[in-house]
Amino acid sequence: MQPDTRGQLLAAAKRQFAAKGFYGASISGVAGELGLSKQALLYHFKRKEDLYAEVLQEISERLLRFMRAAVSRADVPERQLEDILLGLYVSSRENPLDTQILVRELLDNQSRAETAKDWYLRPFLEELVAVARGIPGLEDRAFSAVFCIVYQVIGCIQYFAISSPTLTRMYDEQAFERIRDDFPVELRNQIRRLVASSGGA
Amino acid sequence: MQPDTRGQLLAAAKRQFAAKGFYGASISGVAGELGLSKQALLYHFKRKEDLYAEVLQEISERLLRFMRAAVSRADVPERQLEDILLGLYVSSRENPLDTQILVRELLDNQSRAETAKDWYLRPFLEELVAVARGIPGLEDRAFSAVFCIVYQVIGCIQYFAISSPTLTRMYDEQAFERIRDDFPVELRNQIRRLVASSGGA
DNA sequence: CATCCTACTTACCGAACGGTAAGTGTCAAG
DNA sequence: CTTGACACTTACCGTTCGGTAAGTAGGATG
Repeated sequence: MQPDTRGQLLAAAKRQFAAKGFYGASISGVAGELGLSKQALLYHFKRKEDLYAEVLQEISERLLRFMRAAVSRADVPERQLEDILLGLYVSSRENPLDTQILVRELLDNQSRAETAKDWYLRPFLEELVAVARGIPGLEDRAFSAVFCIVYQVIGCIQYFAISSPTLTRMYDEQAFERIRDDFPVELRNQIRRLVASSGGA
Repeated sequence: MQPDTRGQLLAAAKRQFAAKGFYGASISGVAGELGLSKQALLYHFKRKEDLYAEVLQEISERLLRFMRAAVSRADVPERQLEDILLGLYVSSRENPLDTQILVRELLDNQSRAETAKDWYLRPFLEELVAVARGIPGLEDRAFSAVFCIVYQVIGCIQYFAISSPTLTRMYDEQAFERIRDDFPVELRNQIRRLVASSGGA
C-alpha cells in the first residue's frame, strides 16, 4: 500500500477549509498537517482553487450517492421523504466537515465569481422536491410552496449541524447530549406533522 | 452634521465581514470603501479584532432589542412565539448582513479561541425557549426537547436567509420571488402545526 | 501667536500568502 | 549504465496582510 499522499492531502484540506474557510486556510498549513512542504501540495494540485474544487466535488458526489441510495430504497413518497431527510441528518452528523464547507460555500460563493447555476445541492434539492410532490396533498401545490417546505427542513438540519460545536461549549457536555438525542426525534415529529397536515387538509 | 467616519467605517466593515468573513476581509479594503487609508481605520479601531467585535456587538444589541420588543408585545405564549419567530424572519430579511455574520461566527468561533459561553444568541435563545414552554402541551416537556423545537425554526430561518443570494442566481429572479413570498407562509404553517400538535396531544 | 487635540496621511516593517523555478533522490524500464 | 518519470525539496518572487512610527493639515483654546 502506497502512502496515498494525494488522498491524505484532500482529507487535510477538508479539515482546514471546514475550520477556517477558503480564505482562512492556507496551502502550507494543509501540507504541514502531513509534515510536507507546500510545494509538495502544489505538485499534486496546481492551484489552491483546484484543491478546493476537488474537496467540493468529493462532497457533492457523496451527497448525490447518498440521495440516490435513499431514493432507490423506495417506498411510498411519505416514507421516502422522511427517510431522506432523517438520513440527511445522520449524514450531517457523520460528516460534520462536509456540512461546514457546504454552508461556508453558501456564504462565500456570492463574493467569489461562481455561477451557482450548477450548485452541488441543486440536483439533491430538486429531486427532494419531486419526491415531496408525490405526497398526496402536496402534489397539487405550487413548486415554490413545496420547495419552501423542503428547504425549511434541510435548513434546520444543516444549521443544527454547524451549531453543534458552539452548543457543546455553550451548555455542558451532557446537556448537549440530551439536545442532540432529542433533535432527530423532534425532526421526525416535524416531518410527520408536515406530511399529516398535507394529507389531512 | 459631521461626517461620522466611525459609523461609516462600521457599516463598511459589516459589509466586508458579511461578504468575506473575518479572515477574508481586510482593514485596508474596509477603509478603501470610504476612500480612506487603512491607518485612518486603525486610528478609530486599534486592531482588526476590535473592529470586528464592535460590529458583532451592534448586531447582538439590535437582536436583543428586537426580541425584548417582541416579548413585551405580549399576548398568549402561542401568539408570542409565532410573533417572535416571524419577526425574526422579517428581521433576517431586513438585515441580511447581520445574519451572514452570525452564521459565519457560528462556523468560525470554533477555530478562533472564543468562549461561546456568552454567545450573543444565547439570551435570545433561552428567552424563546422560556416563551415556548409557556405553551400548554409544551410546558411539561424537557428543556432539551423544547430547545430542539425552537432551534429548528430558528435554523430554517437563518439558513434560508443566507441561501437567498444563491437561490436568486439558481432560479431566475421571479421564480425566486415566488419562493420568497411563500417562505413566510410556510414558516407560519410550520409554527402553527407545531403549536397545534402540542396543544392537541 | 503658540499650543494642543483631532483626524487623518505617507513611510515603513516583518510575516504570511499563493505561486514559479530549479534542483534532488528513488526507482523502474530500456 | 542511462534515461526519465515520479514525488518531492530548497530557494526565491511579488503581493498583501495587520500593525507601528512619525509627520501634518485644520480647528479650537489659551
